[in-house]
Amino acid sequence: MSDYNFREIEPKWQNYWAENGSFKAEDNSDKQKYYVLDMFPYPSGAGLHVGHPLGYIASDIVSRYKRMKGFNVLHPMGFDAFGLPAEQYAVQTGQHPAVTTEKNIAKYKEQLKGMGFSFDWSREVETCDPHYYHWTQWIFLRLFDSWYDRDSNMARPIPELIDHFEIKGLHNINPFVEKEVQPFGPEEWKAYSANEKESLLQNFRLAFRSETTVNWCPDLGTVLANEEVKDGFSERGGFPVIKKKMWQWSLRITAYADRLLQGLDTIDWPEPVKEMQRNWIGKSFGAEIDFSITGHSDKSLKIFTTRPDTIFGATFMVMAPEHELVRSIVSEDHENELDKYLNEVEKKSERDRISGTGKVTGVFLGVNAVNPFTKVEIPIYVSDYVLVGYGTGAIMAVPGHDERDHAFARHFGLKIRQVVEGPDVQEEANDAKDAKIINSEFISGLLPKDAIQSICEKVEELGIGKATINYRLRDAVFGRQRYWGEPFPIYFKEGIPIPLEDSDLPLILPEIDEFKPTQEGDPPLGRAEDWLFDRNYNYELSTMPGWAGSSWYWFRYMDPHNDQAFADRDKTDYWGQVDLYIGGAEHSTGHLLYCRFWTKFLKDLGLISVDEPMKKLVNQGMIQGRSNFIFRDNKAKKLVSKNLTKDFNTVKLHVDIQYVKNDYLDIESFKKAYEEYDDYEFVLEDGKYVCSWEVEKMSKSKFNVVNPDDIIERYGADTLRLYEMFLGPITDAKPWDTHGIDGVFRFLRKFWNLFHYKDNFAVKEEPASEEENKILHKTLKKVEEDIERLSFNTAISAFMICTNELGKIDSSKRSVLEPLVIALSPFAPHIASELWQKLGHDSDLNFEPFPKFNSEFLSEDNFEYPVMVNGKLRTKIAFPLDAKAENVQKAVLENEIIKKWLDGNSPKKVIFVPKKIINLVI
RNA sequence: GCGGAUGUGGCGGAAUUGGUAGACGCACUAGACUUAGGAUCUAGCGCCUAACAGCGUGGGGGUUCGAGUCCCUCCAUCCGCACCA
Repeated sequence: MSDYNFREIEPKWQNYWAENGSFKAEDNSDKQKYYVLDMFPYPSGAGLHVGHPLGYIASDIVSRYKRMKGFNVLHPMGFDAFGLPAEQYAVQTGQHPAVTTEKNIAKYKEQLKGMGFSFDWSREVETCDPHYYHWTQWIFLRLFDSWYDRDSNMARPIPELIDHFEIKGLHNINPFVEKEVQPFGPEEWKAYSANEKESLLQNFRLAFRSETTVNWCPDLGTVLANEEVKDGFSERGGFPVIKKKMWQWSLRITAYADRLLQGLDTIDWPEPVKEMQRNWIGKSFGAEIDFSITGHSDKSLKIFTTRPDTIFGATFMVMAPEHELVRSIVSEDHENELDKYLNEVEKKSERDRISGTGKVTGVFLGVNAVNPFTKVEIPIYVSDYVLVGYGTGAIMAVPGHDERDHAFARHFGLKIRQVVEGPDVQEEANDAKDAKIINSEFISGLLPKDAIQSICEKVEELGIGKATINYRLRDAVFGRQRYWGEPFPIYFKEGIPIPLEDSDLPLILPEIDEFKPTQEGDPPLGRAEDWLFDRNYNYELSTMPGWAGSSWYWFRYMDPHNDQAFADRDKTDYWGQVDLYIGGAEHSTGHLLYCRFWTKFLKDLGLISVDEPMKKLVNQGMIQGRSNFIFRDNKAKKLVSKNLTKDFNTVKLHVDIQYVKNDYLDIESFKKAYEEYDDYEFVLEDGKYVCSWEVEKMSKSKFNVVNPDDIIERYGADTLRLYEMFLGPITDAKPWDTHGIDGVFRFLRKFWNLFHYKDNFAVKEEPASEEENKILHKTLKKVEEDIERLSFNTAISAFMICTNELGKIDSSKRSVLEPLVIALSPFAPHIASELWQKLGHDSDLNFEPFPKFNSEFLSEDNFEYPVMVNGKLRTKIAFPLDAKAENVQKAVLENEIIKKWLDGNSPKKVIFVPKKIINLVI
């Protein structure tokens, strides 16, 4: 029997594809385009593990399939190469991040090539390449040079805004701002200094500097975006994060909040991802209302509430500690107490704040506000349960109908007033939204929905507020105090940030001696000598975050070598949206939100024509590790097999999975590897040592990491590809379990053997039989349908069934095997190409049309109907497909077996579902 | 606490529109072949049963001739958010 020698076949075809540029996509083609994209990886030092390729295999199957279906397929790959780990490694070892990154990329590419992916490597991008980040910087400059026009609902160039200011000032125009800017006239504008003009413009620019409270991570020495902080610790490294006020670059993503929300309805993304983005954006409807402050006629306290209908129950006010009005309204005799409290709050780390959730803290300011509806004076407090970043940073507290306000009121002994029908609220708050309003003058008796509208109208009439929409989404902090990232194309002249000219791009990341902050605490770029514009002006010292380069990279693949533009408009128009995007769900509120934001922005500037970057998104599930354990006796030198441990007193220890096969320990190689167990006794069951197992995260410390290279070495890339797909639906998380990989390998060998007899290639030329055609076309139909719905595991099952059936009847006809080879090639391209060649073809299998199934071979003249009595299967009877119901009924009733089950009864009802079932109801 | 998802044999999973539950693979059992191998082939393999019958898709209830699939309710697991007014 001829061997299926994957070790020879696989490199042969990988080289062939590389030499022939088989997978180069054309930019101008009459064919319909199809764009299949993987989330490009961050090249870490550890190399790929078996979890990485899962999505890549799926996208590769689709790419190869679509090519065979006649599409012009763009299937690129690149590297998200700026980022923290390379820099942390540099801090430890002094190795330049560029060097380690390059090394890691080389390793990744080698591994990826070994899996036979059909990437168009001529389009590779690396975000740390100046030819690439040139355009990241260029897009940043466009953001810097844009404002958001609420009237046309799109971004526009800043010069337009300045022109308007020159003529009309800040009137008759509706730019997006976070905090209201005092209107001014054209004369005032002209009178402003350059510095004043610029700080005013910072309110409108989509990339801007502001002094805000940020997540500061002392151990990483940088600020982090909200998305990079998990439970008060940094996502990378797990270091504590504190709040700190700093001057920072941010992107005004909040301007796009509503469009980001609306756009979700137009894309085919997994519902959980959409839901996460909806929650992250957090749109809520409510009202802003001004409360006058006793003794401060010049000031009022603006609050946001989603329950203006409960305003008659507002018995006190609470401001966030960071609220700008706090210090100016506090009464003299409460200043000390306030200082003490603010100090305490400031010292709290993010972690403390979270763990303190539920604890009531706060302080009275010594002043009152006036409830505009009850006219009652109510005290103003400061407490950190009110967040400065949400709404207006101040609330009206309605303790009767909000849990947190209730807890606060109880703690400070404040009045609780019931204004919604329901149980008494003195003991517990009632936040029901479906009961009538009470004790509230003109809105009493209304339901909240109507009461809210009524209050909003009244408030507007009184000129003390309006109905508003509020978002949870915050602007994205865009600066990082790091070295290994894109430099900002910005320098400072008398404190004013000045953008570089486009012709001065790219601004190349300078060399520095050490990858640490300077003595003065400046970011590492402060070490760069002559890091000055025009030898005079300091460049910005922070760099862009990791997600800058990944927020637009799929456009670059469309035109990767362009040095005149980030991508040619004709090309971005041709390729349009990404048709299928595959990657992990962990990017739901980070990358996947930012890339939608940048796309909408680029569309506004007329640089591209699509409003959403990715039409369809699929999240591949994580591959978890499967750890094995051995049991060591506490006293004697014994290792005990799993099911015998109850007779011993043992400890459970991780054992490296490379010494375990199908949960049996390979004692010999284990002893060789662990000398300390050399003189141990092995307590066996049935002559074998059985290990226990658990599903855990794949990690070195758990000795459960599976390296794809090892699998390829042992079984070949085609088996690895098939097996990862066979493991289950791509969207499910699942443990890597080497059990079963033999089954897939066996299938490939059986498939190979269909073409061989003894040592020779032996395919018969005679025409296929009816039976063979049935098997073939059934398989083709199933495979095509399964690929279309991305159900690869079931498609592979279909191939296995087909191979078994053909094997059983000893079939090896060309007319059957040829279409099967073509259909298999997206899954197992190496073996398919080899067999294709052996069949005598010198054409490129990759562009062979995908075989069409012929339904003639699938139609049956007779269908064997399951016949049920009262829903229980009793027998099967075959009928012609076009049999008439009454004939069927007659025949069924005369059937001996059915007669027996009917037991003399005549059925009340006979249900006859063509091609499905016959059911008799007694 | 809020939001979302998922629960099917010893295991991974299949059942695409309400129509024979458990395809395919692993593991296991028996047999065949044999230069003993972690190879190949054949058969079996949800539970209970000698067999017929009966039971069975996390639990309980409902709609239906018929429910893994639809509805209600409870439970468990996973993920995300978490003082968002």
